[in-house]
Amino acid sequence: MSIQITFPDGAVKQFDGPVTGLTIADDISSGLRRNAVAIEVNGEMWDLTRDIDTDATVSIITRDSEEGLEVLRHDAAHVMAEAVKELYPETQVTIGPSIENGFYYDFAREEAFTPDDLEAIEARMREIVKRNETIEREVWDRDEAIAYFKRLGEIYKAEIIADLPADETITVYRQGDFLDLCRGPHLPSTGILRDGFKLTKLAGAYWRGDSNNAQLQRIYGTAWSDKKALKAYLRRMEEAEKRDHRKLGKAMDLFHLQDEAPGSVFWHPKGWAVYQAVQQYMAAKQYEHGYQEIKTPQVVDISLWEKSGHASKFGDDMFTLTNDDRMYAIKPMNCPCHVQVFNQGLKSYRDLPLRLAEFGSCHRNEMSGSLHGIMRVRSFVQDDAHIFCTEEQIQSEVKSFIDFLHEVYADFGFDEVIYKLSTRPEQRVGSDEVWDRAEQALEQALNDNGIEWELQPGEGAFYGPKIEFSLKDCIGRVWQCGTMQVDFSMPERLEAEYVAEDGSKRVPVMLHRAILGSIERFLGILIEQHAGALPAWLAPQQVMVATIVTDANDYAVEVAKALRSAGLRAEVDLRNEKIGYKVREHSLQKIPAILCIGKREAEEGTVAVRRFGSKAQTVMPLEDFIEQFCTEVDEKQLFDAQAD
RNA sequence: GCCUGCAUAGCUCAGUAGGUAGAGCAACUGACUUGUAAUCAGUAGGUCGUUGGUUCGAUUCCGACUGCAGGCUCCA
Repeated sequence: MSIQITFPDGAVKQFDGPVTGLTIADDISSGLRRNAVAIEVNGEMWDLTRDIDTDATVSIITRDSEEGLEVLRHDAAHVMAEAVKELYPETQVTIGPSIENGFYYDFAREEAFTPDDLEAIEARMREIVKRNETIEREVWDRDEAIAYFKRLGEIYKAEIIADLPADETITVYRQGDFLDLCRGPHLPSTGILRDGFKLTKLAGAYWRGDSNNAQLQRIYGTAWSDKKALKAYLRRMEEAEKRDHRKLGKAMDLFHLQDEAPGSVFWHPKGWAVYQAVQQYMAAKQYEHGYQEIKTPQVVDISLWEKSGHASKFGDDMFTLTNDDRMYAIKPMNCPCHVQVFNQGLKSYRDLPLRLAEFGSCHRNEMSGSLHGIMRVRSFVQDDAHIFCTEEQIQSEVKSFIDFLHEVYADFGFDEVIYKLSTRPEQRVGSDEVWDRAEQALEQALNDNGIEWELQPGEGAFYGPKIEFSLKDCIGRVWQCGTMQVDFSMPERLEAEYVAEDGSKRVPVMLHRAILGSIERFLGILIEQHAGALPAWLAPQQVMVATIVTDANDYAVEVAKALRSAGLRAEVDLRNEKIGYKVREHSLQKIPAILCIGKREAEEGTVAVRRFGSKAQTVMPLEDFIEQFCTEVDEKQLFDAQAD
């Protein structure tokens, strides 16, 4: 029997009888065989050692490709599980997938793993790699598999098998004495994993991600095609840590957090300057896009939250206070208050869409474990707005919102945005036809903007579908910033209505939307994105005037005054220090422009300009500098060179 | 909230195998009048997160609490 193998480039080759990926790779080149980790057979990932016994289109997966790395990482997880079982036989294994940059495995064990254990496990992993154990795929009978794992005391594994769809083939991979349920594919042997892996951290994780279940111990690791790639990754992480907003926030004296106010930010003068710059920018942008800014109360009677449904839904997450036998809540969100503003006076269809915006200060009693710097806090300000409109207006409103959002993100220097569309959950309000229309409107708006987006079926809110807009931080964590949610429920609950063309009263649709999300979080991301070196229009201090000799003090003060009159955030440094010292300090503070003032400048009415990220100095008349720098600020220019 | 770890001077960190602690930078004082990433000398600065316990004695060992870090869960 002859087998016909088709390659990605269309080439075809005949083999006599069944053939394995290993043979095919070897047949092409020994280099390919060395780097092969799996084979794609008719679009399915297969082990290299599995016989291909029908004609097939194949593609060899190499260790440095995205798919190849996934195989390596998955194998690393298995090798780790084997190492753990050898060292701590009483441990139960559960699941261990490959993830971005690495892998993890969840273990059930009475005793907690220690950081020392991690080292021991890693050492044992290297041994297993050295042993180069053959990895074999076996197809098992379901009941037999369940019985086998139960016998071993691996109740979690047995549970997983029992829950697999009935038509799924149960495959088990064997390496040495270790057996694990797995769909595969895997490497032909453990030696192929080589040494590009490292265990990184220990964490708790709930069985099946549900906090009602038992808590397991998760060990995270990272794995790469070789040691060099691993080192490069570790170095990247180190670099990323340097731009952590918490570190930079302290080093640049932007803000602080302290025990007495967990999850609430103390903004320092410089941090507040950036905060203000961002907020004022947004205010102007919103006005330009047809929004009207409002301000609503911080403390509102609990009855409104009961009516809106937040009291039951948010519950413990709300801060409440009681005064004169009356119970209030500090607002966790702004929407019900915005409806109150809408409800004042009679609204006509002619008033729609009505866009109400607020820099709403919200408080949520988040679980202590979820707080993170200024990115995840208990007290934050949303660039919140609610658009009251008709169903027909949803699509155009969403489309123009996306355009608005892109303008804003681009001004801040973000070009990579992650889009997710969340559709109807099982529990919901509103008819299917209304959901159909709303989901289509969102989808259409995304497509109209030529956006690649991800669908999250069933992830929508009970009151309507939504789009989430996320940005990545410096170590690749994704933070949701923007949001666009359709709401069919709240306007009705809170009795919002307008008079339609035919004189009847109708309930408007409400769109909840934010671009920055929370100003606190956005600033955190912004600081990391720019490694603290904020572009001129956002920098807390835009210009520093530094004197070289005390004789230049009067002129320096004059220069600073002129800069401030031009609307710039300028400070003057008259300290009795050498200019080298001043330049160093202000460069570390990442101030966009340092103006050095000596005797010459004072006499000539010039300034010696030193821009951040450059060692060059340019002497120019003060007026020229002001004009040039103001243009840069007005145009919101971003730095060309990304400074470290 | 749960799991693991951490908490020492304003900052970054060292240290004490249980006998109340040290460096660099910053601060303060003085000298120096300086030309583009650290001028020199001196001074001062700490209930070693809070709180119980063990001990003759705890910053160090054990427990609780608070906060922080990384995860889980949740989410702007």
